[in-house]
Amino acid sequence: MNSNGDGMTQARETGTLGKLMVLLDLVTHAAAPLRFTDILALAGQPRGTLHRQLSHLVEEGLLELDGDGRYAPGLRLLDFAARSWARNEFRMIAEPHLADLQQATGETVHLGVLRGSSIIYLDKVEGRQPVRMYSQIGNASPCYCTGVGKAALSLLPPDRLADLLAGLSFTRFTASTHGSAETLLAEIREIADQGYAFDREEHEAGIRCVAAPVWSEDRTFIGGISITGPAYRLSMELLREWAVPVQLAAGRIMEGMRIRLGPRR
Amino acid sequence: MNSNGDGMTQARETGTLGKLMVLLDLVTHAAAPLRFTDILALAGQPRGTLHRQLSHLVEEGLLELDGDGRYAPGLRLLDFAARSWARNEFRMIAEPHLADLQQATGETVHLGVLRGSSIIYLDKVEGRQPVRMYSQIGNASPCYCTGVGKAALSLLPPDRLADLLAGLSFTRFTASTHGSAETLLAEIREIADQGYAFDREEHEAGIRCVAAPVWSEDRTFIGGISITGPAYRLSMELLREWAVPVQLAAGRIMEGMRIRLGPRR
DNA sequence: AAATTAAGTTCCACATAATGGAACAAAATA
DNA sequence: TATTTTGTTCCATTATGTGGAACTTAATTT
Repeated sequence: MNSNGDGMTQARETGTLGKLMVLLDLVTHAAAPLRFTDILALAGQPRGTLHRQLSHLVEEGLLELDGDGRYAPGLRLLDFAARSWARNEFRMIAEPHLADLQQATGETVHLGVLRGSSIIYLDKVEGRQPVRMYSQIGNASPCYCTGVGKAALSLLPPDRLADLLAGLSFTRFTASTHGSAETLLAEIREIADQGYAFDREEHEAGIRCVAAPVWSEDRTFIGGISITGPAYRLSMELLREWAVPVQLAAGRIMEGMRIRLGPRR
Repeated sequence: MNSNGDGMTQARETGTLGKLMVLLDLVTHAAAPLRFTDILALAGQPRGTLHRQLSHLVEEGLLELDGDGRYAPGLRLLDFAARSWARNEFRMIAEPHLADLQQATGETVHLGVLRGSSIIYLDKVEGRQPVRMYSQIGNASPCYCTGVGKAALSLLPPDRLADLLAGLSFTRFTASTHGSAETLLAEIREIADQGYAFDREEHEAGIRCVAAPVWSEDRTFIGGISITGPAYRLSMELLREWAVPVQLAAGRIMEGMRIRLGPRR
């Protein structure tokens, strides 16, 4: 039973691939490399079956087995991801606009898209410091407590939104995290009206952001961009001012998509 | 444990997973998103079979199908990779030492490991500029024309080295790229003696590096660290001087592994 | 607009690959 | 040494993937 709270796995768990992906998820979500027996307990598969499944994953480089018999995520995943990221058109088009926004505000800018009920961050532009790469990029965060997430939700048609909300389990990360679908839905309606969203320290205490929705024409990407920073530097008043440049940048990204990809037939 | 003598566990291309991985490789390696028919030609599978295979990959989020029927790498790969990277012990231990080396030299520092006959870069520390993330990290480069690659090869026992060299095809990226196993082998012997390797513009014209080998005790990670930069700034003389700090940093990383992970049983 | 071709999807008898219980082997622990 | 725990192999059974063909839809040509 897949009990991960992020709900991003709407994939079927039957079929050879499905079962293997559950295992891969299990191992990559673990805090530390797992022993065979640990996985056995978590996966609830017969010993023989599990052993073969893991062997296959190791053979393909999706998992790695160290000298102590501990299974860790395989580095082949990095290679796949690097290409997935480098060639992503949405990200490429957004890139210069993210940089502009970073320059204009001096704060960190994110680009994220909705996948299942998670936001996956596609890019991050920070100011000064030698950034720890991969940090944030690729990370999946809940949609109900991030600026980008709520901006994305405001783009969904009512029925899809309802379906998604029904499947959420609300983990309270801070005192201001939404605790129910009702309050969240109310805020999403508001966001749909005004065209921008805030994160009022809902995911991480002391961190705020303003976000605007972004989408591709074929709706393959539904997500948003945001300016994020520490609460002591980003008053709610300042964030309200920044709603304008964020929305403008979002608009420019979407225009870039139209030009680049041509009109829909 | 995997008891095959050849050491280098190359992925088999049979079995459900194996076939799917071939497809995933195909799509992620393509310069642009592929249509069904393009993949059909490349994969040489029957139409029905291919269609179902692709559907499964899409269902699992490993591929994505846009509105135009083009298949692109799925963003779920990013999520997997982000965790794979963030939790990698080798990388975590090496991190501060890479930063020190970057500080000391002012040039870019890389950490890479050998997987098959490729070097996969696990980390990169640059100076100033807002680094384009993922750039380099996760990328797979040939072992025979990179400093880290040749340093890694110098760690292999003769038989494994011979096997690996036998399987290589030498693409000449620049005028100084090794063109045969013979000259490469000679240099690797030299590297094994002196404990450091150079890249004399062998992968990219105008780019040089010094590298030193690094390995984990259980040999799960065989790789190296390097200082890389433009040839006009990094004379061969300067690189020879830097061989010392690179080797020292490599030593500290390996010491860190011993302390962190404890002595081997 | 109709005809023609190509592209993409579904179906189902068949073959292959995964399953899982049990036996076996190897470490760890008593 | 005996005993338990952990990891690996085996093989009859069965679930799953296979692939040719029929079918549907979209694009191109006449």
